[in-house]
Amino acid sequence: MDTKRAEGRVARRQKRNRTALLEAGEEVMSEKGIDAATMQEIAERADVGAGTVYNYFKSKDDLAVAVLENIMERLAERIEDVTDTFSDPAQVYAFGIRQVLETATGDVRWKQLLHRSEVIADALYRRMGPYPMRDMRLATEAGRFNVTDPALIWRLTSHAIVGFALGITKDGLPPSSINEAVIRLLCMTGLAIDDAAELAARPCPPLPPQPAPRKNRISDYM
Amino acid sequence: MDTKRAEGRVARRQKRNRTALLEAGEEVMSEKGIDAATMQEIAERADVGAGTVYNYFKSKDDLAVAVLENIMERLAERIEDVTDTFSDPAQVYAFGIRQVLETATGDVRWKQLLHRSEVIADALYRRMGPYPMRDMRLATEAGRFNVTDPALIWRLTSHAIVGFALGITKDGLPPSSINEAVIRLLCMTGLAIDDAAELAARPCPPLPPQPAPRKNRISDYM
DNA sequence: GATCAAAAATGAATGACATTCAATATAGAA
DNA sequence: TTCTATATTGAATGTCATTCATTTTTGATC
Repeated sequence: MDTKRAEGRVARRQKRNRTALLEAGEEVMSEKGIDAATMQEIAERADVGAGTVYNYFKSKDDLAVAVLENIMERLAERIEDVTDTFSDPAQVYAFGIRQVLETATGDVRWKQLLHRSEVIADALYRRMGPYPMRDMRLATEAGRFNVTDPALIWRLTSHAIVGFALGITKDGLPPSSINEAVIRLLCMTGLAIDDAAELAARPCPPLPPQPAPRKNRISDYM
Repeated sequence: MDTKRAEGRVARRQKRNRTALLEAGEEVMSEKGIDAATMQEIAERADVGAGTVYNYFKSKDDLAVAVLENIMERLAERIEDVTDTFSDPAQVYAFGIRQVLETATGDVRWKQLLHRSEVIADALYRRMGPYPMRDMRLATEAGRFNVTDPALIWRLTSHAIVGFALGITKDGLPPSSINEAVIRLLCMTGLAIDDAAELAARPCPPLPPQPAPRKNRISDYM
């Protein structure tokens, strides 16, 4: 065994492995995207044998979910402490949507979607109360879709926001940067106030030109 | 080489291979889901060597997209001919959303999402004109999100519908059946009129109980 | 500080695939 | 029939995620 690395490894080990793996996982998955991240590299960065990962996580998917939960928990904690940035809740709402629109790439898995949108919803809800729910409820009620539970409507809202986000993504496949997404979310929720203010002032990002007669081929949109 | 099979193979080959591969791809992917479908099995069902697939499709993903496009094109063609089933467009809208809610599973890739929602939007649009756009436009305008292009709003609407769908999916991971989804879409757009009427009459599917204090852990929702 | 059983870590081996490619077969023109 | 461009083939390759027989570490007991 490589003695030099082993020393460092021994020093770090023991109860710190799970944390190290989470950090390494976040690092690698952020850099390369979840699919391209290999368990091998994650293990190496955590100074841990390849098999060890499976003492802590059932599978790669399991690790990915844990990484996302970890990110989102940190985010949520910080959000708790924050006071208002914008005076008008509608501003926050619009800004949040805009951020999601700029952030999301196509390479999002459903669990990421769920996580992202849950947290977006939470962040907005905590800052603003039920304000923007009204708008989505308009949509649902106008469509006669029989949902009245506010909690559910709120949850639907968050997913709808992510649905929006997916809709106008420009660049197709390549790895989404979780870190970037988190930074955006931080801005969005008013934590990085300077960035947030600057971004909020920006006009709507340029949208891809719309084809005149709609067709059913995905290539028309990419 | 297996002579018996080779005869059949020769007869079928040549310009029918692409079609055969699309059919086999749809079959296998529908049965097992895209991830679990192997190129090997698809090639076998198409009576074709493993390497041949790559003469027609750049990659497995490419094949998956082609399969979906194929399905959706067939669907779109049939939709063109259809006359109204419901008298009230709002009924169709609500029914469409309900169908998506029942259909979608978590195991949806973004391209599937795109496809599905594009087609849903198309189907609804063709049957009803811009009617339901108004509702979503309410949401966007109320949020002060600066989108005015009707085509874009319509597109966002479709993705939002899928966002809704993702939101209340119960069963986590396992393979989604493309066929089933297509059948649902067919119903939704009024083609399978009997089913459609029956389903439209059904009450809203049962929703998972909402946790009282919202938290940031995905496990709270699954 | 020596001994030992339980727990954790290790990394080479396994198995599943997607994808490639050198060899072979076919089609259609000359 | 002959020849060439094109299509087909399936065994070989390479890339992982995951497993498992060994080895190492832990901390309890003497």
